[in-house]
Amino acid sequence: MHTINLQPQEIFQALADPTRIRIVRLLAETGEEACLCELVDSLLEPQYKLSRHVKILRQAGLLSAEKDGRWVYHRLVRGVAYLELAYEMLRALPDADGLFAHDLRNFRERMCLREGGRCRVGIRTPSLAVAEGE
Amino acid sequence: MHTINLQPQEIFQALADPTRIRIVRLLAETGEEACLCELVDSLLEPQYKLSRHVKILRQAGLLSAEKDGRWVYHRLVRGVAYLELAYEMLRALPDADGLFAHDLRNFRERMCLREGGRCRVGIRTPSLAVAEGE
DNA sequence: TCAACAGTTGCACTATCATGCAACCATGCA
DNA sequence: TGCATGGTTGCATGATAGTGCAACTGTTGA
Repeated sequence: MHTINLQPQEIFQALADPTRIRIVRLLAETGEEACLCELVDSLLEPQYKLSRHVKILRQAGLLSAEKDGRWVYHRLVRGVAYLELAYEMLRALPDADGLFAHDLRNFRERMCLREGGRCRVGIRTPSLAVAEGE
Repeated sequence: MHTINLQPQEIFQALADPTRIRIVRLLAETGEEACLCELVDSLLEPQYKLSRHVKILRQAGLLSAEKDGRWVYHRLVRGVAYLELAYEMLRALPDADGLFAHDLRNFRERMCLREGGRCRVGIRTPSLAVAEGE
């Protein structure tokens, strides 16, 4: 585990960004793991942006990553008491503007494209795919 | 309640600072309310610094303040599900360097100076009192 | 009425952070 | 071997945040 000498505020710093909250909340709510392109199609944010945010969450000890061919799967780090409470807290947050409900809908729909539990397609949102401008 | 239209990340932003974590953790662990000078003598940080941090926590909906003469008492906002989980999380955090244990010791000792449940003395730490340089 | 004191805040400075762009790395397949 | 593709990262930029200093407000008590 790379959670060697983590300061308390680093966990909160990691969650002090709307995009990162959306990522963790999605994984906490569904209990799933997700590759980057699945997150891109769920949150509708550019790949490089989510890649960076996922990295920050990993460095903060909230996520772990597993590479499988071209795809990298991200999942929550489980079994740490205060982290489990953080996930529980995220699930208890209000969703006033309905943004999270929207993310969740996109995510579940995107997960239907899996084959044998693995992601087999790339970014499906045209405007976010490479060399594309709507 | 001034928690009208608070975005999720604002709670985490409020806790994304070591000093603010120390404040909330102290109040969550003891269940007490505290005036600013009691916090100064517990955390050994300058008054203006804690004043600002307390303000940020108030604006984030984590603390409420009640003025009583020259003193202002700060306490946790209770009864909000996700906030209670945040307090629980803070209490579950490790205290590797023993800083929080130190804060807690100072705080309990300082609370002994209360008379009738009210703070009746100012800042007792010489180096942090006004017009003083150790 | 005035001084002492708990607490707040404007200003300046520095450091950190989120983002877009573009180049890059790494893997699988033809 | 070359290309398409999932994912990462260096750089420049604009925005935000934490801090110290010093001036300030508001309340109490002599």
